[in-house]
Amino acid sequence: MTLSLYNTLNRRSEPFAPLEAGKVKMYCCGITVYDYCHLGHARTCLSWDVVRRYLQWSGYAVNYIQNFTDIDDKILNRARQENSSMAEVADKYIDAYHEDMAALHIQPADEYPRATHCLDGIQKLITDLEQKGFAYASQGDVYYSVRKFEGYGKLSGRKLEDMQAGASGRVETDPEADIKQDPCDFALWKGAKEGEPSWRSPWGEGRPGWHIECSAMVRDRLGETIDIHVGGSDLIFPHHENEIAQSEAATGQPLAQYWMHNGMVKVEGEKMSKSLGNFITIRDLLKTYDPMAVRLFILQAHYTKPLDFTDEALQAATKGWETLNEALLFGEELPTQDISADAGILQKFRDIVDKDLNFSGGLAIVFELAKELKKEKNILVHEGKLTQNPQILATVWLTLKELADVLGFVASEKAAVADDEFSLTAEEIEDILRQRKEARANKDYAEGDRLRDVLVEAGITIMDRPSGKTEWYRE
RNA sequence: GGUGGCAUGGCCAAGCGGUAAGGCAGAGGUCUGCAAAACCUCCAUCCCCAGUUCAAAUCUGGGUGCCACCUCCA
Repeated sequence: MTLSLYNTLNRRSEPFAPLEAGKVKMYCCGITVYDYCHLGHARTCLSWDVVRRYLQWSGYAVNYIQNFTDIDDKILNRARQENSSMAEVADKYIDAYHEDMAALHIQPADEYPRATHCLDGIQKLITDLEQKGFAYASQGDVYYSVRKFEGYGKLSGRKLEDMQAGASGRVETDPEADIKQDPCDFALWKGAKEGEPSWRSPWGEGRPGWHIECSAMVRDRLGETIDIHVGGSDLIFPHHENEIAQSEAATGQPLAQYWMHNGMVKVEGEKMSKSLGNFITIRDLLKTYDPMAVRLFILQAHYTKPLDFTDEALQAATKGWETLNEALLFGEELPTQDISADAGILQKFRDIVDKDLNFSGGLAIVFELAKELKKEKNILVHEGKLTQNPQILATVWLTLKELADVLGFVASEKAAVADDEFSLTAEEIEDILRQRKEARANKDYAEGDRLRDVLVEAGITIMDRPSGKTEWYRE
């Protein structure tokens, strides 16, 4: 079995073979930094994080580049609102981005190029396109002439004619309509407007268009052709289509061998959008849910399919994560010297996941391992013994640990909660439990149950062990 | 109008020609004075219709219903 990947370019799954043996050049279209990251970004970043980990686990050295778009109208608008500058707004949300990604345990990219730091490469690319006849200047702007590029539409499967026919009204109301030769042409460079940041260029003061930065960055950091180009499926058209047009017209080489796109996120059945008011940021989400539960939730569905964030689903994922977490923690008590993971099971996992990154299928194996460990742990806690040889369990654990690492799961101890956050202190609880024990010894169950209810109301759960000991914990 | 995708148990979701993974929830049982926790067991023939095949959730044709994209988008 070899890895196969669904390639948007050809609309089918294809065996993966990198350009250079053992190495993968990967580029992910990042974010425009004008606000906090939301669920959609979480899904995109998390999906490709795991793909990257899986490629690494499969023996590839992955060079992973992700950009920040830090020149954009939305950033300028935000700067006006906040009485700030474009650079300040960008810096603020880039910092926030790194915080959010760290919280989700996403590996940092090898590099995060920013549009404002790539002006030379951008201008060079535009110049190349101009010289080759794919670009034209018009009233201070520079546009890409889509009809000059033969393969235009090959990624998104569109024809220029089809797009014009009944397209949305935006084409007609396009303010640039009369300065473009064709309504489908897009800006490579925009002439400066009063009061906006701008850069010097052969076409006068101005700033780059949206699509050109990615073409320039890929060329600068990774070369003319890369292995895998990823991003949200909403970027297929026009963003990635335009990237292809720009890069391939300039270099004459394919921009990427494999184009991969993750599905969109919905919230309670509706598309997430600011106008619907169901726009949820990562930081808000993580106030309620464990980042690992979010990771599990996202990995439970295939990366290409739409994913609906509902409280019910997140709660289910939280429970599932608790099982995984317990199993991962339990293993740390097992003897692992001279023991290694079960190669057969690892291979089984690989066989499943190799088919277009079927992580949800692979999770079935992870859970089989986790449940076995969790069960043993509980038997140990409740009965004080193991039913299996610790060495066998250590093998199970090492296997689980390896797969959990591939998927980016990190176990965490339940956070200790300070006494003063609760109405009852540990001492008071122990005291009530002593009274309850006495009442039960006297067969005064009504009083025993009353005391238990007192604790339950204070958020304390108690467990009477067969040994006669009573354990408790706070909800 | 154009292009693409999806439809599997109460919910989420794998499977892509060989007789339905996994998670969550639920039911019964063991244990317990009762609980809690834990452990054991159980729980679907895959939107509809018609084909192809020894064999179809998986292929073909036709329906129905959702969804996304068509220059703001991860």
